[in-house]
Amino acid sequence: MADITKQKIVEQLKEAGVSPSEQRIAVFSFLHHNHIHPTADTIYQSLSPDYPTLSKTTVYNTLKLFVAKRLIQVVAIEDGELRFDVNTDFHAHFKCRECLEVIDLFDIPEPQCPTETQLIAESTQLNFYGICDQCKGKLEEQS
Amino acid sequence: MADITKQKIVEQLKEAGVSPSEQRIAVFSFLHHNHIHPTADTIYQSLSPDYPTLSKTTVYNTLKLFVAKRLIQVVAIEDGELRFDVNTDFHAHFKCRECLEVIDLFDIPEPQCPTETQLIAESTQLNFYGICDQCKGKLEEQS
DNA sequence: ATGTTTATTGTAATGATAACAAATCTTTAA
DNA sequence: TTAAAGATTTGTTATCATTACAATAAACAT
Repeated sequence: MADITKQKIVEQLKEAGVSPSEQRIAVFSFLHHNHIHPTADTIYQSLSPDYPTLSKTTVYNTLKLFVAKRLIQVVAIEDGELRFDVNTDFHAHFKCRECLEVIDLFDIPEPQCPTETQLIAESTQLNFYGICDQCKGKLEEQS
Repeated sequence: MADITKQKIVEQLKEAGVSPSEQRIAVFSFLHHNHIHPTADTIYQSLSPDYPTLSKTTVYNTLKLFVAKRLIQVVAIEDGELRFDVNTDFHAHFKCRECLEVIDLFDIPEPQCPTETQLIAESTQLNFYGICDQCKGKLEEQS
């Protein structure tokens, strides 16, 4: 997971019916190599140096396409910033209110929508909000 | 819960250390009587006829204050629209992708953040996305 | 009453995303 | 090979929710 070849990236895109343009490869690669749940802007800022002609609109279009093709997942953990995750399997997230980082939590079972409700859940998001150990330490130091 | 007197509203505000102005009473009342997880705009639009001088900024300020005083809860279920809930106890939400309504699910236990992670969760949001029974029926009719 | 704090208001600024149309690249078929 | 058609990218502009800010108004305390 940590390292994935460009070949694999291209393969995955093709399998999903997405023609592998330079830009799309770049965005998908970035997501594969940086499991930081980046926003569209973070992706754009990070790729810009290597792809000077890249446009922000392309990043938005590409991410929307990837989501539609189920190549990636939206993480709606905070209003006003859509984040993206290459791991489309269910897992929970924790957002630290100090460092603002989003941490993966893989060991929590997926909660199920009660069947009596007649609601058909297609996806599930479980988000925790709080403070991480590091930041808690720093805050206690200060006071 | 369905019906709450103005007196109770005023009491609750005072208890939380919020001086009960007309506008604050109106917003808190609206939330108490309309468990629809409204956005700031919905609240503003709904109250405007009765409070013609009400400003949108006041609605935003008031909601922010209520959240800070833990009188209400933010429901971050979709990017670009903050929703608000007078029920501050944990419960899950279901958003239908057709009618866009947000439905409460009270019977799901609150998932716990594993203690090994050293993360201290202060709040938890569990959101399901899918289609409700009514909308599913309508869609099937059409095809 | 008068000065001080608090709340409300309207306008303007911000920032993320989407719409749109023009430009470029790719593919297809003659 | 080349020209048309289709897909992709780009830059600009528009939109929409939210916030910042400064001025007004109301409530409170001396």
